[in-house]
Amino acid sequence: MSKKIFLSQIKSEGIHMQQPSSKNVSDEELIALSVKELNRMLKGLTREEVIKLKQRRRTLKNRGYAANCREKRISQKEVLETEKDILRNEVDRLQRENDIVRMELSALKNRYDALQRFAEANKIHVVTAQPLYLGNSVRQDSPPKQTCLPQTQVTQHSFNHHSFPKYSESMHHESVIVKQEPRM
Amino acid sequence: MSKKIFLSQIKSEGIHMQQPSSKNVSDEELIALSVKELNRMLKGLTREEVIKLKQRRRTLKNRGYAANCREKRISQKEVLETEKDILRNEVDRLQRENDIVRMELSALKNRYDALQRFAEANKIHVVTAQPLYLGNSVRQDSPPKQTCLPQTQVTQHSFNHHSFPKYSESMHHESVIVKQEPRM
DNA sequence: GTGATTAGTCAGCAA
DNA sequence: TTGCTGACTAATCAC
Repeated sequence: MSKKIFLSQIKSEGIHMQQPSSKNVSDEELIALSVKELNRMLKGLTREEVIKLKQRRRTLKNRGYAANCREKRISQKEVLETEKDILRNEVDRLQRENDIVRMELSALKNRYDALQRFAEANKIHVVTAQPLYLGNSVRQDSPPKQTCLPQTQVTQHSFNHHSFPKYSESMHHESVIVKQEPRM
Repeated sequence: MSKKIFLSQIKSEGIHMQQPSSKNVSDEELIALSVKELNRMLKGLTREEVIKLKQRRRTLKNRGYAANCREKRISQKEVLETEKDILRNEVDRLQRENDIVRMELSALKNRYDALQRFAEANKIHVVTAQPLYLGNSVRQDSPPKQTCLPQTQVTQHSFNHHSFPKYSESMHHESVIVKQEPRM
């Protein structure tokens, strides 16, 4: 993309080119000069000329500052968008991960329930251990709630009187409904 | 925030105020005029005056456009930041949710394993049923996902030889680690 | 012609 | 003095 030339630039460059009063210093040279070098160059010039030259230097510097400022603005915007993209990917990743774990939980729960029903049907005694909080996290849009990690405790009472840890859903305000009975 | 007054504005307003050549129209009036109204007002003016007035109108309009452009730039940046915040919150929420589900899965796995070990210790036969991939029947109001719902099959082989469905974790690419052994 | 955008300029603030 | 930024102007573009 070629640099566009505006009237203001033609003025700024052209007029100063035609005015050798400021020793024919080019814009690039003038901008690159240090203060000491500038003062050395200013020897033997009118106060008017000194002021003019210093003002031109200031204007040239400002031009660069403005360009710098715009570039910064653009890059900041790009940074924001990049961060947004990263977060969006993270959300997608977590959602997929969540789905997988929920499916595993649901599958395991089905099997667990089947075992329980089987135990009941065959009069295998199942005692209630510490409550296992299952909450409502099977659903994807459920808000996160409290959780606890109870330990499974298995106690065997006698030889022909088996005891199983029991998953008790009666202590949950949201009951879990198993639709399908296993075929016997 | 009060509007700052720069030299350029003083020029722009002041000079035109002192020049009744353009019929003393204020900036606001000139900007609000439609083209037809403007042309009506331009009757009986020199071509020079007409051009000057039209240029002033254009400049005033441009001033508004520039302000509009800056405002838009700012609001776009705010939108980006807001979206970023929303995504960040979503990531946090999903991570918490994920932790909870993992803990539930781990806890249930503990109980399931305990049952299995108990069954083995008491010579209760456990057969592997049809593979159970996805269980979406845990919640009654769970949305319908995949149509295929493999059944858990429990078969009793004999009176003192019970059969249990077996949970096989080999079909999951993410293995669950059970940390704690249940006390027997 | 209207509106938006870019580069340059200046005023003003801050370090 | 230097650098940055808001606001303004002019140029340019798209419609």
